[in-house]
Amino acid sequence: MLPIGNIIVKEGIMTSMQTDISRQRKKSATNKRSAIPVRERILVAAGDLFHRQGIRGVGVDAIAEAAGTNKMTLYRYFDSKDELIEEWVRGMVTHKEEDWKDLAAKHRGDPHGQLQDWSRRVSSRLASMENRGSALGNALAELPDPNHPARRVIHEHKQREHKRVLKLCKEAGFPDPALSANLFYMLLEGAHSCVQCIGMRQIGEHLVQVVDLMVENARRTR
Amino acid sequence: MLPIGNIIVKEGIMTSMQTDISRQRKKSATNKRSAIPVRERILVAAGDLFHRQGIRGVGVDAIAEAAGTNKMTLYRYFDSKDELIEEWVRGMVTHKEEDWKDLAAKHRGDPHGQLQDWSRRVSSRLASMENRGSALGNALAELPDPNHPARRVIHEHKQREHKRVLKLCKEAGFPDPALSANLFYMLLEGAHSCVQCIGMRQIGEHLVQVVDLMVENARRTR
DNA sequence: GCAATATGTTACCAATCGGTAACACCGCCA
DNA sequence: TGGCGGTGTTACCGATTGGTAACATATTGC
Repeated sequence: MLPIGNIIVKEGIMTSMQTDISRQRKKSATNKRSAIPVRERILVAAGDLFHRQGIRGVGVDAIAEAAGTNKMTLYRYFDSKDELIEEWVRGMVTHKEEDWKDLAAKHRGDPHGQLQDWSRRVSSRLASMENRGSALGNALAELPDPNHPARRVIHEHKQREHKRVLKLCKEAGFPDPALSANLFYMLLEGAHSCVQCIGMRQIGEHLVQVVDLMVENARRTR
Repeated sequence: MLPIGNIIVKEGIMTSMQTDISRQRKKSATNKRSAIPVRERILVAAGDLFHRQGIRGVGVDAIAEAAGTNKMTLYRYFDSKDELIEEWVRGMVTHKEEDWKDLAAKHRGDPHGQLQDWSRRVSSRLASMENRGSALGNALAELPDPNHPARRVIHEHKQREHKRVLKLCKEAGFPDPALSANLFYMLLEGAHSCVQCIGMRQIGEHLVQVVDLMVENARRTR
């Protein structure tokens, strides 16, 4: 769990710290700057709704209400719904890349350890997407327009991620690093997808087991 | 490529046999039953548009026009857009299951061969989803309502598919069939997802290679 | 050639959606 | 005290959507 700004990002999905912001403030203390500034409340609410109901399945009105504000204020912070989507996606991507940096810092000079820890982190994140799958993956499916800014953000992120895995596989001394990297990446993406129909526990555990097997094997035959 | 009824299903996506049905018939011969009956033309057009533009991104009017007919006729064959979606999904699922049966028939008593051939078929299908990923996966992302009939159809299909892979792994004598089955399934789903950001050639080839490696290994140590 | 059936056409409905304008309100700081 | 910036409220707009009704037209079977 990593804090980004004032937002708490938990397991790949931004979640509101209090379940119902809109209820807490009625007539009194109308605007006591409720700990979290409006803009971030909007982002949190949008992320929650986007993930649960689909990007196209939720209107800006619903987002504003869930954030405890109104549409007008939302449009004072975001030029359009598309920009809101983009910022939400950017937040998730940033968080994931921070996690990679953290991974590298904690296992400096130990690519095997990085890969193993990485599989464990992915596995533990699977719980939050048991019903709706990966938010980034769903976003790709929901934004077919190849020119949508959010799409580019996701695309570039995934390519950076793949590159990083490839680099790790090279450093780890895998005999065919390109093959291993693609295998790891298929496992990563596959786990996010499978969790919807097979369940998180099995998939998470087996993801970890497979990565462990591969890494142990690479360690021994080195 | 397997024919289902009068529809040609190619590489997981239904495609029209003629690129532009609507243009071919203007004033003369208004309705010569243009080889393909209306209902199926609608299904084909809908599938094409759903996949390219997203289910929620295309209206029934556009579907009718692409099918060379009109909205009224569409609603004479389908009670609602949701039912159209469901039938489209059901068609893809049926096709995939036919493919599994074909696989079993061609490699009777040879689970290793089935798994290998399966990876090759998946790999060759990847080309048709380089830009938009798996139609079934996207459908799940675009239909968050857990009670949507199409969602159930996909869910049940994936579970049957997973079961079949598990059975194959048992027959193939893998030491931990549950683990191997999940590995295969993650690879399958992952390949469909990765193809969007890494490209079809690499992913397809590596999918085949990995499955071959696993199967050869199981064959030897048996 | 007639009737039945299938398809096309037009017009329409209610609901929703993204986005904007105008104005009222509240709290803060000088 | 007064003004100013941030926020809430209401009402509205145009476009699009899923879905329906009524009627015209064409095709087919007899």
